[in-house]
Amino acid sequence: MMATQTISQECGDCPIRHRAVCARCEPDELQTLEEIKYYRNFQAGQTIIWSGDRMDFVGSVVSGIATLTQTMEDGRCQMVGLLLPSDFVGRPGRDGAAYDVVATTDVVMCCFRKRPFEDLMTSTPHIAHRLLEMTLDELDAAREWMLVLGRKTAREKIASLLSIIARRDNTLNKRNAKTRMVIDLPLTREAMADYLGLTLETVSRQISALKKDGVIELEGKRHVIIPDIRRLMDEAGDDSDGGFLV
Amino acid sequence: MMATQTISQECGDCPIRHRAVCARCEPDELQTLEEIKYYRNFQAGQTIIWSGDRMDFVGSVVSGIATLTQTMEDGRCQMVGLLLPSDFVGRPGRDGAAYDVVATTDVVMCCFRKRPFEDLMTSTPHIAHRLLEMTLDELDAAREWMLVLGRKTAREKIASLLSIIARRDNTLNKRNAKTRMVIDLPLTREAMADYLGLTLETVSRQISALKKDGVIELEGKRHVIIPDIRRLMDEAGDDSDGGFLV
DNA sequence: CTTCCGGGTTGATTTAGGTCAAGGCGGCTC
DNA sequence: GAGCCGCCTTGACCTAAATCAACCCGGAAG
Repeated sequence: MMATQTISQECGDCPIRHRAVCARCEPDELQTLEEIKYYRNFQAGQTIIWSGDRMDFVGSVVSGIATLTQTMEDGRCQMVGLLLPSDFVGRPGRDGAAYDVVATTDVVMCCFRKRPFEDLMTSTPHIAHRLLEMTLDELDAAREWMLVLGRKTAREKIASLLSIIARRDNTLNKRNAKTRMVIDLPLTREAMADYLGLTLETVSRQISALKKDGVIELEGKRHVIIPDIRRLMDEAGDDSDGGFLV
Repeated sequence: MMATQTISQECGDCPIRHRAVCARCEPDELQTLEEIKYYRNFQAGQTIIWSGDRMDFVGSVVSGIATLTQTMEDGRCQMVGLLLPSDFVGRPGRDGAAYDVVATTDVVMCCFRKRPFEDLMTSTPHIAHRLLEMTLDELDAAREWMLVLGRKTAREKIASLLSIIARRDNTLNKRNAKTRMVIDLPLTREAMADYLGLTLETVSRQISALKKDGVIELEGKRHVIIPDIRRLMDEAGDDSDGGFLV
């Protein structure tokens, strides 16, 4: 098994290899991954994958933010996932995409050609294993979100979204848990509304309300200061600390 | 590799072995599964697993219906999954349960002790593979449900739920697709409400409305006749046929 | 047979959030 | 600087669903 040191050298800045799949790869497996790997860039607003399209790659987000959305014929739209750097995209064993994937900011993706990746997966148990783990995480996240969508008030929904982004930010940057936090909202009000099952007006109103009540502070439209994370999580109605302050 | 014939003999009536995991098991793997396997019975209303509890088994539903639910401190409750016969329960690699699992009817589960099952999983790639596939299916279902919860009206929600149950019934019994169908509602109005993010009164009202409009017919409270599945799916607002009438 | 009780229905009223509409603000081009 | 455009905010009003409340129905217990 390779040491972390070597992996860093071999893998460059590709998060799928660092974090998601290759922490335990042998050199020849790394070699295979290297051969089937390529990068793709997308501009903000660009659709990366259309729902129903044939997908010939899997991969992970290197930088930027993308969303998974489902849209009804009449235009109603629900975001079903938020892709941040290191998140995996793709459905090994499936041919078609199930959702639209849209770049919210400029996005760099690290892609692997699908067939060879699937072959590698069958021959390398720990990759399948890791993928199962990641899928279970996504399933948990989706189910947590079902509670938000089905049972929370608009105010709680906003607080939940901010909590989740703050949490992701926190673990991503490996900062120590703090009570005061600053986050950069990567979403327009409309995108937030599509995530939360609200209208953009309601999102705007509730953000104003949280600000008035001192739960958050705003600097411009997108820069959110959270004076006390626990206060925010309280507003979100979560019973747990969401892994924040252990 | 064993022929299907042999598997049938070996596996008895345990769906995890038939459908979920063992379609490609070697005899010695079947032997291992047999050794770590046991059955458990639950009565209607009984909680099978409490959220947060340590889980020492994985398994699948043999008969009956169970629900996955999340509950907030103030009692608000959201169902995040519906377990029908052949559905898998458990999170390989995770120790704690993430949700309450409650038996809605009497339930028989086929369980496998968790550690040995996980060991078998690492040594048997196709089991991990199959599990990944099942988890991806669940993820798709969860995300489909997010659209229902976030963006559909009460009437559409009811129609969606009936469609899904009808669809499951259909594939489970391997019937040919028909337009006329009869389903046995396995849920109380309250459980339906918890699934749909509604109140039980609204569920009741919308069911009455669908009946008045001839989309469904009722025999007693729980027996639902669907004269025309496509009409129902139309009410659900789904663009696809949901794999019904291919 | 009567009572009770859990599930279900239906009506009256309230309310959270949607809808419609009028600006505000910051950045961009011309 | 003027005008424009995308994004955001705020207000007035409306409506779908929640809430509160009464009642129905069928099956089990006494």
